[in-house]
Amino acid sequence: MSERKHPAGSRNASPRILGAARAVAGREGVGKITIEAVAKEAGLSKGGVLYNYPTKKALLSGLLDQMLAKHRELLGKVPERHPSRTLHGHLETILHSEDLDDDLSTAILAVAASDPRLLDPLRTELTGDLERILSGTQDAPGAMVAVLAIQGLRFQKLLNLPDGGADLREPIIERLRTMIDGLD
Amino acid sequence: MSERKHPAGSRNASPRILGAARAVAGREGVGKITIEAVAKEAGLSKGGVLYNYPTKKALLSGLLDQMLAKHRELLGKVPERHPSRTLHGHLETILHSEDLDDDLSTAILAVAASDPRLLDPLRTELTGDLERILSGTQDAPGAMVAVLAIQGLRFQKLLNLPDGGADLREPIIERLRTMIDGLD
DNA sequence: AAGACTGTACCGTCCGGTCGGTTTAGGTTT
DNA sequence: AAACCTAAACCGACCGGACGGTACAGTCTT
Repeated sequence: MSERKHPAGSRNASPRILGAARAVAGREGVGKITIEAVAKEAGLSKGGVLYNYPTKKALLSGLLDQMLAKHRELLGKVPERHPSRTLHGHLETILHSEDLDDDLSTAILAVAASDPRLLDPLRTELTGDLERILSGTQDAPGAMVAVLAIQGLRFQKLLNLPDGGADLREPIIERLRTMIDGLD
Repeated sequence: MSERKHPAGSRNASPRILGAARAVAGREGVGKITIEAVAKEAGLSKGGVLYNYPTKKALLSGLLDQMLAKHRELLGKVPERHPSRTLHGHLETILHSEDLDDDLSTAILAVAASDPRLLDPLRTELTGDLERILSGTQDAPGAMVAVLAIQGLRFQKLLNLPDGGADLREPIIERLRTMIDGLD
């Protein structure tokens, strides 16, 4: 019901639209994600955006979907037999998005602000990840602390909260890595 | 520019207004924080709300202020000479709000969604806390990981993200406590 | 009387969503 | 290959409702 072929005049603007939404959110805040603003940013008309995403909620869900897809993609890149593979993936997801300025976590805020229910896909995804993480370790609390720290890292970045200085960034990540490695 | 005296005919509805705002946010999502909705929830008229908070931004800032005040109050309760006192305070702040269902951190989301700049007070507060925390420990990365985990805990609760099951809650907190105690 | 509201009416703006077009690109017919 | 058809993709004017804020006359409390 989604994968749509585009046999005729088609440039499939969806990705451009999502990118535009992220750009707007990053520049002016999540509250400024407006269909018109997104349209303008994407070089489209309002109708064009609404054609791809019939409602604003659909647009926001699309944003979240994109984020989750990216998340899964990065998870897939973690070496197969790595112990606590999922945990490592979570960490790398954030580090990776540190280089690119595509703040995908923006979607979380945007979605949560409009309708908390839209976060359900994120919740189920996370639930699955947690199960995988916890079933792969003896030290459940330790794993959870790592998960929480990673989550904290994400929101710290998202809200531009202080991070203790640039010279601490690397040591923190290094510490997290060793914490995770020491889990098994 | 805020602290207002109420020397005469005064019931000072401000706290009730803030509580109402949190209630609305908790029930319907941060996006539904409307002056009218808050007024209705507080058993006030729209004019009454605007009398206490002349603009919506003022209302949101008030929410954040309340949160920070509560935060400071709880920090003050931590035993004086406790090593890594601030860190413990942060943790207790969350645990304490676990009993009460007044999700003060809602303010963060609400504020962030409307105008990221309004988060500045939170940022400066956190910066101060971080300085205190880091200056009181030899193991800066370890302390930061603890801070991050606490932050993660806050957002997990705030967004109703999965937590690995109820039987893990206590062990996680216990682990965090020992982590913090083992720092200095 | 003055402060702390209530209640209602109202304004202007913003924004989500609708809707009737218009353009673009491929296929079909002749 | 020119003419024609079809449908996807998109445009943009418009509507209606929500919402922030104003104004202001009245009410209750201290």
